[in-house]
Amino acid sequence: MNTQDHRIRSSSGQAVERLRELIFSGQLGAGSDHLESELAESLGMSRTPVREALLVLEGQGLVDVRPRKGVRIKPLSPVDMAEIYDVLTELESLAAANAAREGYSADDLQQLEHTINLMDSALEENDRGAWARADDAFHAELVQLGRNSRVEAIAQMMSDQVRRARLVTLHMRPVPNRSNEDHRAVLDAIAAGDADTAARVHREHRTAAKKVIVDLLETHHLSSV
Amino acid sequence: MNTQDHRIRSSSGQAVERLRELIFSGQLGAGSDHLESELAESLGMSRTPVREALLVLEGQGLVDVRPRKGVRIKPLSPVDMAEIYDVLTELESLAAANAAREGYSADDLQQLEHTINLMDSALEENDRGAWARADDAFHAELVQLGRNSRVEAIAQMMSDQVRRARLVTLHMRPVPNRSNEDHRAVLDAIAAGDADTAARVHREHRTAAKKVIVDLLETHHLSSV
DNA sequence: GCATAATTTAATGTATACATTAATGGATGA
DNA sequence: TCATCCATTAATGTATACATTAAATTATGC
Repeated sequence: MNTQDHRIRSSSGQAVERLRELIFSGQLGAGSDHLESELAESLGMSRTPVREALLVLEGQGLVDVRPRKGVRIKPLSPVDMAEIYDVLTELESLAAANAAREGYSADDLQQLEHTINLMDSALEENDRGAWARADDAFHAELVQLGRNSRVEAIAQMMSDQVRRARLVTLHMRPVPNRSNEDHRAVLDAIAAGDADTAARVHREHRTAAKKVIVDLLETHHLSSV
Repeated sequence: MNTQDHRIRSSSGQAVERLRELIFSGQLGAGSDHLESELAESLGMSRTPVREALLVLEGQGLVDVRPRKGVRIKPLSPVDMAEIYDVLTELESLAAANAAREGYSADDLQQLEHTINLMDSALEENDRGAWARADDAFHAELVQLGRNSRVEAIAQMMSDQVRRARLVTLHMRPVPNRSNEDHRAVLDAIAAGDADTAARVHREHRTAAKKVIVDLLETHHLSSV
């Protein structure tokens, strides 16, 4: 998001990247506590770059630094999830509306259409992992089309926070058949330059998704993931 | 936003607070570059806590850390300002809608009404500084009523980024007479539990404000503030 | 035996020395 | 004269030693 191009040179940057991987893969589980010195040792570097990385990750909402109690991988409650989905709903709908106003050509929107096709294939093959990755890509691409770098950054942060929770929920929820109709409707509205429809359809899409996830967490008594 | 209650104990926390003051007061001007060692000396501490503070401030969008070129106090272009206002418009309107749904009593809303009254007085006395502070307070209180901690945090960050620019624009723009009608209309809609109206009125309010500010910057050829 | 206070301990917070790196300026060559 | 390469330098990046602090544990008084 901020620093290097391809090869992360600084230890600090490496620490951010590797800690993110450990968090998203679940190796650093939600709610677990970790000492700076342990993390430093496991990453093969001194505490200094690890501390700097932890400050960055705290700013991204992924960890809580709690003096003398270790850094906690931030757990997400159903309330947190609802908050995050509400933010995503608003900002992505704004992005959809702005995208529609940009007057993109069919060619400009090819990538987004391709991503929707990927989701279709994933659904047919019942490959939920592939579907999730394509869904992430769809939302990221949509937001990019809105051309607001702050919206992009915030949406990315919120998506990151949700990603870990999906490790748990992905195989519990119903197959998201409905989703792709919504995605295509948003794409069509953008292509037609209809900002209101793009925003409205996307808003409904996200609102429905929020309900599915939050209900799922509450039904299964997952007070934090 | 994150750590201490009243007395900042750690140097790192002090550095964040004091650097923020220096930025918002204009003593560290937009676009200016500064060495870590200079900042450390002027704050009377070593580089370590200053570096940590700069990482936090970078996360808040207030500075850019550019290796070997010093940290730059992030300047805002008219495009940046438009982006920020768009984010604020969406999230505050969401907050207004959610506030309306909370079913607050007149008593709960007393603080917000008081703040609007403060703005009225400030306008009568033509005290733009007081008006600006009350306007900040209004928006902060509104967002709090929406009960979404992430919306609060993001709105705060965006407001912070705008605050420095207002040093320049505050005395250039027309007296914001219209503003308070809007504020009262939002308050009334919240009190009436009318979420759609609250969101719509607030959206129109912010959209108008965005236009005033962006036009002002462009008219005066302020490519960055 | 229980509560409170003092001591110990284990973690974070800070300073500093050192390593690394990219920009600068100068020398060397064509 | 100009371009390229090398050396210098000045900044950031990292490791480490040390200071500080809050929690845990033990000791002490009642």
